[in-house]
Amino acid sequence: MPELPEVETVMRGLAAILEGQTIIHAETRREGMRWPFPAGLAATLAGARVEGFRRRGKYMLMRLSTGQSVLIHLGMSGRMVARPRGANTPPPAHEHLILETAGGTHVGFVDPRRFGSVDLIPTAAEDSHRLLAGMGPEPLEEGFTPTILSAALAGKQTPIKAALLDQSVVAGLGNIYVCEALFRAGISPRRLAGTIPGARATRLVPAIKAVLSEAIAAGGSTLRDYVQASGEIGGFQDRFAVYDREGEPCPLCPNPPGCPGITRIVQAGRSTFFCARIQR
DNA sequence: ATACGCCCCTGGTGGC
DNA sequence: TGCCACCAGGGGCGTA
Repeated sequence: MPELPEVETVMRGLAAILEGQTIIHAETRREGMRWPFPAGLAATLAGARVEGFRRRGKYMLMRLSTGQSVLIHLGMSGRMVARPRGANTPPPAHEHLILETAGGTHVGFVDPRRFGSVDLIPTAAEDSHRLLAGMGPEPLEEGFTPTILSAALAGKQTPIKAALLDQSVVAGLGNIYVCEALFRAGISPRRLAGTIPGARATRLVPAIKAVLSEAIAAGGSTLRDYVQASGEIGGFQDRFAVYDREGEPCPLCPNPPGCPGITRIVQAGRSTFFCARIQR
């Protein structure tokens, strides 16, 4: 589920709740999720103060006063939700990790499918973690330019759709925002990545930046599982041009005779949505 | 090095 | 109503 805008939104919510707070209790409710939880996770969290947060691609990093950082990935169905401690509600199903702060807040990591993950790493070595080391540029930073993207795509024989899902090309894009960015840039998802460098990359980079920025401003996109740390759903799902809109008219060329509207195809086992008239 | 399946897991939905 | 096949915001890993 969560792509860059959703992770950013969750992270901002957690930061508002947890920054400066001391964790007084932590508990794991199973051995792990995607991988086993790191040894001593709960013991490390208990007593630590939360110093701050950052995001790298679809990962969140929660910096602790112990000199360690908690690396969190939400997978497909992960959510991190805060509620007052002792709230008179039963714990939600699939809550695998919980934190409680001295200030009386309870934060749970809920993930039915368990594709999410948690690791504990030295803060000074965050970026050399095996899951972060090979990651491409942050798309919303200035360093993500048409020149950089062109270099990353040059010579690639894979469709641009698949190339943009590759986190080593650019960090944080997933199925929704790749579809939306390619639509905005007027580029067919089937086009080989190696044909993008140059003018098409010059259109694609601002399209990626714009769609991600707008989605963050809307609080992300909620299809099923995703909620913000506050429990609110996102708002960007109402603004999709193509994603999950098979058969609907394209917003840029509504109802021309014989136009099938938004088309769905399967690439690398995943749905792609696009307008075959506009995207070439 | 690059590209492509397979697999991890649960839950919701739509068809029969 | 019930059962079942299919699909879902991800991505690591093994294999060609």
